[in-house]
Amino acid sequence: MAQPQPTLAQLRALVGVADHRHFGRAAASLHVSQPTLSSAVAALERTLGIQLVERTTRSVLLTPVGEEIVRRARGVLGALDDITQLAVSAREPLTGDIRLGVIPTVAPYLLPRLLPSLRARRPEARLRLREAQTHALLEELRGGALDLALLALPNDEPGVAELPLYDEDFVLVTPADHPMAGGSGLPVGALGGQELLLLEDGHCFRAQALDVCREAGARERSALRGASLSTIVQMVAGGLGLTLVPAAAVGVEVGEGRGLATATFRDPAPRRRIGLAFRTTSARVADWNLLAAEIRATLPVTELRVTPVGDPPATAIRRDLPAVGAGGQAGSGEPPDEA
Amino acid sequence: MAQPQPTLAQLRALVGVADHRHFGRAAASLHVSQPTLSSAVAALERTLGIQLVERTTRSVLLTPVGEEIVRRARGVLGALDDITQLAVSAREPLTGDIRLGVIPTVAPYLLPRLLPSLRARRPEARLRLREAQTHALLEELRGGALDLALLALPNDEPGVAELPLYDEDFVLVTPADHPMAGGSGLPVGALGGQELLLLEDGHCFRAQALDVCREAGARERSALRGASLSTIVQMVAGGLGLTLVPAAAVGVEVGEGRGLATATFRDPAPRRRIGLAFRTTSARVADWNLLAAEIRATLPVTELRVTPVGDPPATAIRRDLPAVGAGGQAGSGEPPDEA
DNA sequence: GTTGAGCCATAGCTTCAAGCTATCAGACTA
DNA sequence: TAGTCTGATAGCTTGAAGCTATGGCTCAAC
Repeated sequence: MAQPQPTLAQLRALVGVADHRHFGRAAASLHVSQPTLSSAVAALERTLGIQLVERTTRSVLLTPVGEEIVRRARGVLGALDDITQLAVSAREPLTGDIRLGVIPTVAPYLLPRLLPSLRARRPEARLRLREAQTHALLEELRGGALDLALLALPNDEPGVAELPLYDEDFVLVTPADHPMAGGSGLPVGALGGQELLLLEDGHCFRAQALDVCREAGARERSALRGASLSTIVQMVAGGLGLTLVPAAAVGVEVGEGRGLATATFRDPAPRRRIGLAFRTTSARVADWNLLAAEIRATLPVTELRVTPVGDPPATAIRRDLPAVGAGGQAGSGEPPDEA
Repeated sequence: MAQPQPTLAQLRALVGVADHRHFGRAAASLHVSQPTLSSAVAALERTLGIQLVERTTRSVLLTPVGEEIVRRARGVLGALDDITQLAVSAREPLTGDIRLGVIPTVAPYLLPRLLPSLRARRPEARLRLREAQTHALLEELRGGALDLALLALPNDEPGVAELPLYDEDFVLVTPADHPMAGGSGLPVGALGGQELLLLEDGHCFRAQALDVCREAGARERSALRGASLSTIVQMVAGGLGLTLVPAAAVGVEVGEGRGLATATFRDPAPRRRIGLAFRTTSARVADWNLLAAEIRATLPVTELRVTPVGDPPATAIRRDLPAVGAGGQAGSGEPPDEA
């Protein structure tokens, strides 16, 4: 007995064939000769004792079991890459490409501070930025197109871990001559009966602001939905209504001499938590913790109502299953077939 | 450049060292010489560029990164085992050891039919049985001590997939001379004001029966909690009260001449669904589907109120992530990359 | 302080698995 | 029917990974 186990080279060969459906091209992409690849696949089939690939000279197909094994083989090879990646990031912390997605109600207020600071303190880190709404970011995160997402927590996305960065209060923006202008310690109920200008559908901050409206008994002025906070704030300046913005946006959006004023709420003020999200399987948790620290260090602390939070040790983020495989193959309605 | 990737042998070596904290014994357990193992670990550290193991002649410790890499290496090797297992079960369906856990309110009524039938029709399958309550079974399932659990659905356990087998109505058991004896089409509300005998804490059927009590306005006779359905039914025979049992238990527990009678409820009667649970990563989904078919085939169909259900194709059980690596890169369909 | 035991690392040899080139055999096309 | 494309096979070559032998270190016992 003592069946030999599949080799990594064999798994790579199989995955290559699955990707290209062509032995010659698969061999080229793996930088081996075609006979080598051919015999690797054959050897894998021999050690597993089952046929994985149906070959004719005209086409290459995978058997159903073959498909399933390809899926698992991808998992194995990916996990191996992760090990290498983990070592790299342990060796050279916070270096290399970091594909970071940021939601639109955070990006314009955080990035102008973060980017120069990071370039100065961590020149080896190269941020690849992408701005999109939460659902798109989480999608890309899970699919592997992003390494990290900077968004509002919590999201309760399976397979995604979160690292809190800061809380920011919601601040009321009014025209300068509004009765509430400059107020502080407002009860949320003071919004009762007001009409608020909100963001378009899809922005998570819209949903958060709507929650406040519901609690306060305010309504949305739904004929005027803004594509960005900037737009909305300009509408406020134009006297079209009031709005809420997250505290970190105040410095940029509500400057002097624009005919705008703010008002803050009584504690506990409505607020949201902003943080980083990443795959639980990510090999770079240590990096993400470092980056989180960098981000916290660049927060506009002069801005009241922005409160750094967290810094739970990286080890707190743990998955409990090795995962990988799973899944049935196909076509198993087969009745009890007797021998 | 072109860093070599870790080898499977290197990963096995590292895991062995982590397990034994001793190079010599680890080498023995892997059936290689100590120098071989030593150089394998050294080679792994060289390719990863980081120290994984702290050796003195007196003790062997893992560095923190080493611990994490061991964890991932275990995942890789486990996934590889799963691939082999998948092949075995594709080659020889439903053979080998099957570690099956069963809840106490199902085991005595299903197993006496299942075991002989399975021995006759699938002599190659060896069931290793364990009887325990749901929470213990799920625990062992996730930990890998069980392959399968037969219990009430749904459980909503992350990482655990479920395969429905049958629904069974709850049946009222009364003394033979009780006014409700022999009744059928009872509304659940007919239990209003009655006192029911129930199982001890921890049995899922206790919770299910309590739900019925709540709906019907009945109470539990909490001074008398039974350790098993048999005990409770005997208490009913002794005139101590009424109880509910799942339909599959009726044939065994409520025979002729024991001074007992049953009454059934009006449709939709209170019922529960029984099914199989297994890790989503299980390599033997095809086997579990076959076994499910075997179980359905041995159901007491003569018993009214037991209804086979399901047989959703195994392909219905799918996770949407490759997991493990999930990694950004990992065999993403790179187009034929030429030099 | 010396010596022996236990442990991991190193050196050097050996071997076989995995790679390569060259070629074959089948299938479709022109 | 000849040509072209495909994957499989044959036979050679090589280096990675295994082994034995040995070295060097640390600790404990006397």
